[in-house]
Amino acid sequence: MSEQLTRQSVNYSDWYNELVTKADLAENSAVRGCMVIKPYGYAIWEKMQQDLDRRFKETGHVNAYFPLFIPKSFFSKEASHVEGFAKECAIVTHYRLMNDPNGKGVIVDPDAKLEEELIIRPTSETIIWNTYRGWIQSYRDLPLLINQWANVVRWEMRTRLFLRTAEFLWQEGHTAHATAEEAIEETNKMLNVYAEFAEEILAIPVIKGTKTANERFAGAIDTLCIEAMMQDGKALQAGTSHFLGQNFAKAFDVKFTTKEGKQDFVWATSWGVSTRLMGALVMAHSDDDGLVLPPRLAPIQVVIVPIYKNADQLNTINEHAEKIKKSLTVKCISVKYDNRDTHKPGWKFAEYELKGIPVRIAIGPRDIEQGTVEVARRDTKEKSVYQMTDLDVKIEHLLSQIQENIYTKALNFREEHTYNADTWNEFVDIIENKTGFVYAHWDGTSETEQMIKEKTKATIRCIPLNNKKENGKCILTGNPSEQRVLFARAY
RNA sequence: CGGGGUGUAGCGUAGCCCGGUAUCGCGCCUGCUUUGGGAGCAGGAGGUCGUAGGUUCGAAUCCUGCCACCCCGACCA
Repeated sequence: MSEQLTRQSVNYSDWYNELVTKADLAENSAVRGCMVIKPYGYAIWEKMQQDLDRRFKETGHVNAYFPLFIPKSFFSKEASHVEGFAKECAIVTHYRLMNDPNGKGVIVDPDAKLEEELIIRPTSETIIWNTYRGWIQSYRDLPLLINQWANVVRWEMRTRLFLRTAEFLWQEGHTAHATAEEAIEETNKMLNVYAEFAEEILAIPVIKGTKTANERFAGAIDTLCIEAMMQDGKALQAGTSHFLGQNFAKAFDVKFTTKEGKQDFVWATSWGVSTRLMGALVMAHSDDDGLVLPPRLAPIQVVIVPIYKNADQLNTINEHAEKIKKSLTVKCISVKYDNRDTHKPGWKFAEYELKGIPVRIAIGPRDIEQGTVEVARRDTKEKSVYQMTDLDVKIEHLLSQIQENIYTKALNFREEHTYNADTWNEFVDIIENKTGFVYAHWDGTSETEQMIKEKTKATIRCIPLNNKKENGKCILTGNPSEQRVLFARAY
């Protein structure tokens, strides 16, 4: 991968192949760009879901489910929202098929046209706010803190496995509050949930910040995000949290009676992360031998591989392995003992490395004699011989070391590829030749931002939260600026 | 939708310029030997060469149309 890195174009398709495959949808080019998530990939997504869901519950949220179909009329109610999504919608126009009168398969029955077309949700704000109107009457009904796990469809012009598929899985939180302050607090709170999840579980360091007007969510007052650096120095938006103001409440007429008996529109937030996180995971940690999964996310944390010459040896090893497996399972470590006879040890080693299993334990006759096992860690590829005594404790410790090491490695990489630029030439040089994050002064206008994007393909990823104030001059226009913002090329 | 490229076995490919019935590797199946880093040997199965038409005694190869996919750009979580 190092060679590929210098070319600034990393090909992750081999690693992706362990997790997903492009959907094989025959000749229909219109549905290209959907993905099949393979069992191993889905297991990772489930781990993410479980951990995020726990965090949502801990912050007072509950799950619900809303329809896949959104009547077209709902969509037009919030002006900037339509504008943002109109270009990438899949639309249902008919509800029935019939046999082709010419005998060529089936055709859409022209008599079965829907009176009102249905949009397949690209996001659920509209249908959810239309529903909330009936749920919210009084300040006593607030706050309403709901999350939905769902699939959404966005008809992107160009798709890219994991990062931009036509259909993707995600969660979307939609909350309603009595005051702006409370909604803003919620927006920040959920951004922090995402940031902690990314750093603690995915072992991906992120930068929290605010999007500029150009990059803001369609219909939001303010969009917060977490931005991560991939191993090719490009940025990936890993999660967003929006303060929607009263935009959707006004569009869908969601009013409530305040304590004082007055009518007011409610304040809204929405926030989401998607299967894109799996792309982030791959691109942040993988190496030439395949995936590298942080232990806290790995569906299998430890794999045990027996090495044997005959059935007798295997029987003995089986006993030992089962004991080890049990002792680790008690410690809540997920273990797979792979004593299949259909593959050789070398094959298994390579296979589990490709899958990113954090720790591998190998047991052979030599180990049985000496009361040892061979332990190999995926992150550093280091192998060492461990005494059997207290193996469970040692492995537990090793797993947390690996978790920390993967995070530190990613953090160091980001620090090494983060720069300050004070002049235009310096800025262009870094973006073009070094690749990475660049902190630079910007005059605060959309025009300048747009021009920088056209010239360098770099965008403002965010204005970091709690950003240090510092007087300077915009790198492009030389106009006064009061802070540096984060620039990078992004996925 | 613009600019480039590619379609040959489950996957990756050679052959195409210069027409003669398809090469190699991985994978798969069988047998024996193997098993501490993707095993070895022997044998075997598997292909309407994207598609439709044209030129020709003969087309994977030359010509034309169509289709699909990939990369770059606009869009985007």
